[in-house]
Amino acid sequence: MTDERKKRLEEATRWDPATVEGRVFAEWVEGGYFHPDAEGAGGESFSVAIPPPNVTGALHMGHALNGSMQDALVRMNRMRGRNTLWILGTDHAGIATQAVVEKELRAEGKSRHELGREAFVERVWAWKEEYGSRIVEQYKRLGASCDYGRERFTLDEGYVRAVYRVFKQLYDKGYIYRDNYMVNWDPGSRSAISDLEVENREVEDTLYSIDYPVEGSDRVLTVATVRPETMLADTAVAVNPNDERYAGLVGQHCVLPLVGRRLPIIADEHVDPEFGTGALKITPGHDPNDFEIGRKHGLEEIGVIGPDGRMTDEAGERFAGLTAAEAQEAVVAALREEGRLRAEEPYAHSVPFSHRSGERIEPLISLQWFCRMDELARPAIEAVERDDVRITPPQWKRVYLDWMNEIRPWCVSRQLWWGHRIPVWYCDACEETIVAEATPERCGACDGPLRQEEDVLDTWFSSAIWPFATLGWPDDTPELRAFYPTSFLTTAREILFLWVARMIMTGIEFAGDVPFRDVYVHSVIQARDGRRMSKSLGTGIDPLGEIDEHGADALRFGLLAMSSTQDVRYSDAKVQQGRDLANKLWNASRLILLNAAEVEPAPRPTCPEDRWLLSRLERTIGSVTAKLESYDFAHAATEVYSFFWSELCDWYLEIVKPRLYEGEEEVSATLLYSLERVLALLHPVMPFVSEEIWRYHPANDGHLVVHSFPEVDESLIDPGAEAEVEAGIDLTRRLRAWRDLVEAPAATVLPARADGEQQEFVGRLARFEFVGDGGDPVASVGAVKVLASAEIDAEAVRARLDARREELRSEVARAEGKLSNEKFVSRAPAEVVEEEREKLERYRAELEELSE
RNA sequence: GGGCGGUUAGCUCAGUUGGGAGAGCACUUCCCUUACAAGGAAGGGGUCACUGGUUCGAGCCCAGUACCGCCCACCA
Repeated sequence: MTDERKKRLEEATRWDPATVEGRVFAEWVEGGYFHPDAEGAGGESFSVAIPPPNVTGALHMGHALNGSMQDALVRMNRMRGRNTLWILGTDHAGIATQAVVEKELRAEGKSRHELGREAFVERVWAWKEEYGSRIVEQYKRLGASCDYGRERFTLDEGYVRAVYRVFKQLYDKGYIYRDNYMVNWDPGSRSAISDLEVENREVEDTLYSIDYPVEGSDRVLTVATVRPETMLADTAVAVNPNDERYAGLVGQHCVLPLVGRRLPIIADEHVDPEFGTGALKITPGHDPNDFEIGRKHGLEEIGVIGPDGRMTDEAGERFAGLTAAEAQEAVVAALREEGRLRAEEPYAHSVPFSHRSGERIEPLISLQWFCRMDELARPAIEAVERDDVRITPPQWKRVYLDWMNEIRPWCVSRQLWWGHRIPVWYCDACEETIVAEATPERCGACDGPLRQEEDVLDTWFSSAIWPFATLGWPDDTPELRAFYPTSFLTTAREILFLWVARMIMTGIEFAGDVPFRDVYVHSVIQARDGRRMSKSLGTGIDPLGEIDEHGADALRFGLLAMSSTQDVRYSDAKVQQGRDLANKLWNASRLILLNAAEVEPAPRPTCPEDRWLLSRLERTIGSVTAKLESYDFAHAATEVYSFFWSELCDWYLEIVKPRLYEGEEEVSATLLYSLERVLALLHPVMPFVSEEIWRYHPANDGHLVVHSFPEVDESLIDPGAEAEVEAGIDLTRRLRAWRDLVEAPAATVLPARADGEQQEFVGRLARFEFVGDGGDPVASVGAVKVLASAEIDAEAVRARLDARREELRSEVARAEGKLSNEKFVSRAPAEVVEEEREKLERYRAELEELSE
């Protein structure tokens, strides 16, 4: 080591992530380690497609956790020598991005309509160019080893080609069609949204009971509704076919109050005779159930609420132009005036809201593009059933299958400007519809001018093809051959259907294979108080703030360590544990690197302690590796922590310090060897600190990021040494505890006599000096007799002995009780009984010894 | 209305196939000993949500209850 480096190591008594992380990351990128050549076939390489963050997004804890997991596996596999690619890119996020730019415009007093479509889309692109790379920069802070040289965007040129190809093929197969259908209309974004973007919330509403007079009689049918304004679009009243109360009325008509329209009274199974009066108003234009019933019975579909959330002319001139809420008031008032309002009562029920805009969904019928899903779903179901795609934890497999088996058509059109404009052209002259991958010039049938569909595709339509579109599909690229299918996907469970299921379907359909072999559904990190982390609640914790404060390694370790179950609260303590580990690693490394003799790192054990450490290290490598491979990040992280901290630092380093200070070659070699393996093992979880320490390691021949990942060396596993040294550790602990109990001064070395040979470190670490014969034993600790000395308080010793005897008596009683239970002795396995007998003997022996 | 997960120390969480309840943080005592005070040593602290069952033996298996959290669902 150069003097300059040595000086730096000597002076830096703390790990300081802020001064190191940026430099180390730049070295990785410059080294090209994240940018593999597209070579070989899919099975040999290791690849992961990042769940593309929204361009509007900022890195949140979900990204940070997901990124930490992906990076751990990506780095591990890269170190194992596999050709490794972590595909990076961002999602154009139709509604979210359009909303951001529209908000900017509003602040300037403008609207997108004033700008016009072309100028608006240009404006969004400008926004994307300026801010769209922010989240990518934030992933770098985390240390994510993505291929920053192959960044993709779901609206870049090649990607658009892929989307259009997919749309065209689905259309040609007859899966994609256009229809007037009930959709979830989001008045906030003024667009239809899919079922999956709807969130049901419990709402307190009023349930109104309204009398509908039966035509030609003085009877009334009382119907109940929470949306009285929609009655203006009623086209029937339904009763249950088995409801005797209304048997005679089916086929007759009601008269719709306020409007005067004649409504047929129909019978339908859907109506629950137990609810309310058992009569249901049917509004096919504004209620999904009524829509189904309406189609079944061939009812007229009337729309009284428009895309702007206001009443249309169809609602009649009294109500047209009012918002739905205003119309509700007006309708109720009018009904009351006419004496048609029978009852009003509070009513709690769940109501759909837009996940995007937060506004209440307005179900209405509109002309939209749909994609039929059942044909696509079938092979995607089989793939998961056969475990061609394995889902972890396994309970999500059934959730996936249940949903897929009930899959419904997907509304893929959105009434937005930002996104993939649907590749459909209409000829007004001859009413021809053309679906094409590239813009056609003229109508093929009549040579008339063409007009492109105004709507864009649901953002998830393009996300659905992410794993292969990013690799160059539909072209047969080297990347596609080398890296498809990808190796695994980690995801939040909330997008299992929205995204994961759709990728499996399109992967099989278009890329000819599942998009990934493994899906790991990771934890949801909640706020410290157990609430959801969300921007609107103000409960979010900024990962970048945590990185600034504690370092990326600390955050990565903390997140992995806390993510053991499906819901976990954010734990500052775990991040601190990570920070402390990084610091401990740094300092333990300083001790080793500054004191080791100049030798080749190698296992050169000369005593049981050395063999113990090496054995424990190998076991830890095996166990941690297995846990990483099975996505058990939490236990992998805590296990490497506890090995390093307790066994390597607290015990081994303390044990070998004298040998290390003397410059003993064997222990130096063993320590350097162990350190190298620990750094490599830890690198996937804590890349920065491990890489930085590696710079100072004498065996350094390049960056740790591409160092080989340790594999278990079975020849170093030594159960005998483990048992021996663990006994010594146990004795040391008991001696220390004894000292504390009798309040012996910390610094004094106490005299003692040992039965037989004791390991050297026991006396040293417990501060006992083993003398020969003579002396007056005052206590026994294991095989050690503590001898009387001036520093020991005789009274404290006596009290200690009394307490110990008490403990032993109760243990003896417990064991005796168990062993005198005939059923235990006869039915428990022999080794369990034997173990109990041994314990009893031990306790009796110690008790006898103390009673002398 | 269905389904899934959770309930273990003051806090956040572990707990393998059933065989004397663990970690980190916090707390108490001692120690600035030449890697690290973001450190070291020792210690206190638990009716494993509740009820019943299976078993020689249950935090763990079974049945049920309560509370918390998620997901799915067309009852006005």
